[in-house]
Amino acid sequence: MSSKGEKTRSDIVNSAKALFYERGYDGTSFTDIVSAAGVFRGNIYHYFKSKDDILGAVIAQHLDDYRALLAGWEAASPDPRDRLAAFADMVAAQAPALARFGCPIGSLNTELGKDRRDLQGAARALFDLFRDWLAARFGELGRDREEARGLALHLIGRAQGIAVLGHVYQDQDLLRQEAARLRDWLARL
Amino acid sequence: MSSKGEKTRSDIVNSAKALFYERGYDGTSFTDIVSAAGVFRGNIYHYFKSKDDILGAVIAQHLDDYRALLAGWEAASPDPRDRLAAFADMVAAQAPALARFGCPIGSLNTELGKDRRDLQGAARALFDLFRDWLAARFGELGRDREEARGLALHLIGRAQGIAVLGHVYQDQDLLRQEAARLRDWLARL
DNA sequence: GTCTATAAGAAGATAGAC
DNA sequence: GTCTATCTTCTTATAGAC
Repeated sequence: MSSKGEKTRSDIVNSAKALFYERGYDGTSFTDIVSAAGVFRGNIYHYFKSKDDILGAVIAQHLDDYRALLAGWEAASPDPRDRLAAFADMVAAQAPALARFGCPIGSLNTELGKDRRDLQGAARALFDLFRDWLAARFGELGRDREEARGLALHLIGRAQGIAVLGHVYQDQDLLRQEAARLRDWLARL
Repeated sequence: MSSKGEKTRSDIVNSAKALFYERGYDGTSFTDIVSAAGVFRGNIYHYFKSKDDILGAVIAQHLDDYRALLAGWEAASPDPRDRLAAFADMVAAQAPALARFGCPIGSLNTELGKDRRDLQGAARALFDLFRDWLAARFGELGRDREEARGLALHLIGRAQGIAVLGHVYQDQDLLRQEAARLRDWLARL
């Protein structure tokens, strides 16, 4: 595939990624995507065979992005406590976007889980990514496999709840207060 | 308004309430609603002026339902700890529906918060209802006004996070485990 | 690989007979 | 208040010239 084709394709994916987050999957039309990406209507079908296919590419892009984020946290400190704290700090750092649009991963799964369970199966991989990474950190803290997994899921759930709350009330301060509570809980473990 | 008209209207509202929960607001069509309610297509416009108008009635019905639920919890025990425990127990009791469709209140707010912020303002009243009721219970436990409100929001956030987690993984056991953790947290307060 | 035109269907909403 | 027929708009998707 040519370099220009690659760029057009990634323009489409990145525009769709932002729009799916801001307006939801069903709330985003092809017109929205082509306008944002600066490509022509029917042209999308040269790169993707359907809207669902675009979502698959968007999820893959999210996975790449979050893998890079996690790698950055690992590079920043070898201490598992620092790495877990980075997760809680992300909630506070993302407060503006969370208040406006909710969690990119959680809100996508919530939408797809309603009536597109086939697609939600793919989106769930984003939860799996964080669950496995967090479980590995709890393992480094001496927890056994099952307990580490339980703590990882609990931590993800806490973050999801904070994101829902902050989105419903569109309140960045609330997000930061709850993120601080989460840091405290992690510090006491 | 006649008795028959009242029944037709409430049939539409209750069908829409169930469908909006199971398929989402945008994912539910007029065809879905009239089929479930057993009324005729254009007939809906005799009772509601738009789809958004139906949602308003659905939210009002939810408010009525949850006010009755809270009144039942108050009638069951005068102890604020029992009443708070009833909230955590609801999460476990609703595990099957939560695993399939998520939280009726949370998923509705998450969907509307994306691109229908006007409607989300109305749906937020459902969060307010629980927040104020829970804050009153924490007040009964001796917490001052601001702290009681913060604890109430925290508790709602915890429940929302559990619901998202259980919905994403469609796992009733996970919902019950996390509900037990929530009960423990309440008992230690 | 780029761009225009349009098909095919589903959506919300309306008109009007009964 | 019930029921049928239809309008308009928007959606995803396709055909085909360049």
